Amino acid sequence: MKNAITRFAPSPTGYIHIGNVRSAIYPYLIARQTGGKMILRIEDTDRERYVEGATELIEDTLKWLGLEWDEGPIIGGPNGPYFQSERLDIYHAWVKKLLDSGRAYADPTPAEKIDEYRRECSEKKIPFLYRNYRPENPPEWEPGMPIRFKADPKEREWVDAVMGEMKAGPEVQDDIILIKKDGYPTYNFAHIVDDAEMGVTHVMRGVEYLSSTPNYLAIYEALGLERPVLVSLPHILAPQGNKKLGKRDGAKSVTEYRDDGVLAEAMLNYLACLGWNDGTEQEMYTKQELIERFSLDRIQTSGARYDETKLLWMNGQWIRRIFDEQGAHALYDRTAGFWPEEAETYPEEYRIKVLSIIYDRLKTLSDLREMTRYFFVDPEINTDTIKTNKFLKKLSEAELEDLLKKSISKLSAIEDWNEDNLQNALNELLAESGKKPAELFSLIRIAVSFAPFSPALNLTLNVLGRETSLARLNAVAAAI
RNA sequence: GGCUCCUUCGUCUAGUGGUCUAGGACGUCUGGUUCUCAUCCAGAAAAUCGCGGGUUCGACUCCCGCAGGAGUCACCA
Repeated sequence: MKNAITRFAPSPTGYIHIGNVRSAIYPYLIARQTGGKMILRIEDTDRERYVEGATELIEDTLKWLGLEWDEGPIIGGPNGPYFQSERLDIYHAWVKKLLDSGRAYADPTPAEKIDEYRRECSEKKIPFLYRNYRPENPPEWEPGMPIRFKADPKEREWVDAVMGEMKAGPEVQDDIILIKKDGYPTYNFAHIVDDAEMGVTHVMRGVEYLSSTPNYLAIYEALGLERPVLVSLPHILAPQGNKKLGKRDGAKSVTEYRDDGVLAEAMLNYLACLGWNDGTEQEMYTKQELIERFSLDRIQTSGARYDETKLLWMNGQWIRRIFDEQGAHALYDRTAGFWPEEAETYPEEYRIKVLSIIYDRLKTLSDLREMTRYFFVDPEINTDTIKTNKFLKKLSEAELEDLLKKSISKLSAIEDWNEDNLQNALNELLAESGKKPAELFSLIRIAVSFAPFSPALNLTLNVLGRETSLARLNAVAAAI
């Protein structure tokens, strides 16, 4: 496969969600893998469903995931315009060919009449095919009249890159509408014209188009066009039930996950591998690896259920991977907007230190908000937390106070406040007090954070700093 | 209803006639890593391969039925 030209052709009716973003990812991977091009085309022929701002939402999603397109809105290209609503002349020129060759006709039949035919068929329990009601002497086309394709029903075969060899009989081929009465083309016609004009070699879309394919095949033939590679993408299923994941099932927009602290790397990785694998046991893929390894013939033929838990696991893996491979700064650069409010007044350097000891506990970046608060603001002292702690409840108040005082004096004697010295001091305290780690460490940890958990004690104290650590311990000692 | 597609652990999947007493990952459970939470490590439970027939020395893998699920039958995409 060389220089594949693929496209992502959404209609601007809202945001891109988990259930439909694969039809952007896979075309992108194929285009990059083959050194071809990916086109973004906005299919806005349905003026009633058009949503203002949806195009921007779509572009934002693609950019976030790192799916750069080579031609499309904003950047333009040699095959524009890339909004179908601006290509009406093109569709009319193409439909004229069909009209002239007798493969299409203007249909004057009023809508009520068509409904009647349809009802008739359903009463007789026979399938409704418009071609059986084809008007005998169609008039010249004039505005306000739809144009229909004149079907050429017969056995048709084709190969779907995912589904394999397919065939369909004449019973599914009909006189479909090419141009609506408002002069706009239907999807069925517009996508064929555009794909041909734009040189698209791979048509990748959801399986819901599989049953319309015989009609598309007939149009390709009538127009003398070469068939592109047809690729049906199985649905992503909702977490519950067996339905395809859609907005009605609460499918979140892809970018909503960005706001929730999911990394683009994790999102892309998870989505690409939902219903696809390269046959090895690898689970973690960079975008580059996906480009290299992706192949159409390993796309699953059945639908895959969306599992947010695994996405979150993968996100945690990616957070650690970025920190470990690219360093604290690289991860820190992704954390803007995820810190607790109180963190704003602290220097970047301090936040990076906090991040460095907490990052391996993050599932999403937004966990930062609750997990790091005590590094930026003194926690509220609640002695009950100490007295009811499972390791500390057997100690008397006097013992607790004594232990705190010893800790304070030991820690304040540290000359150079660093991880190692802190650990040494902590170990000495353990030996001198004869307490178990569970008791001593829990007490100090709670006194200093009042959080349900924290990183290793010496690291926490080190980042908090001498002054803050001792001040908090003193405050708690006084409160007991 | 017609037509089409799909069917391996709870979930994502490996598997293209014998190496499968079915492998990996998420999730779950257990243990370990000086307290906690997480990471990490070790381990466990978890699929009679939708069901029923064939073909074959041998089938998750090939064939035929059936069932279940999904999609589609718009002047929506």
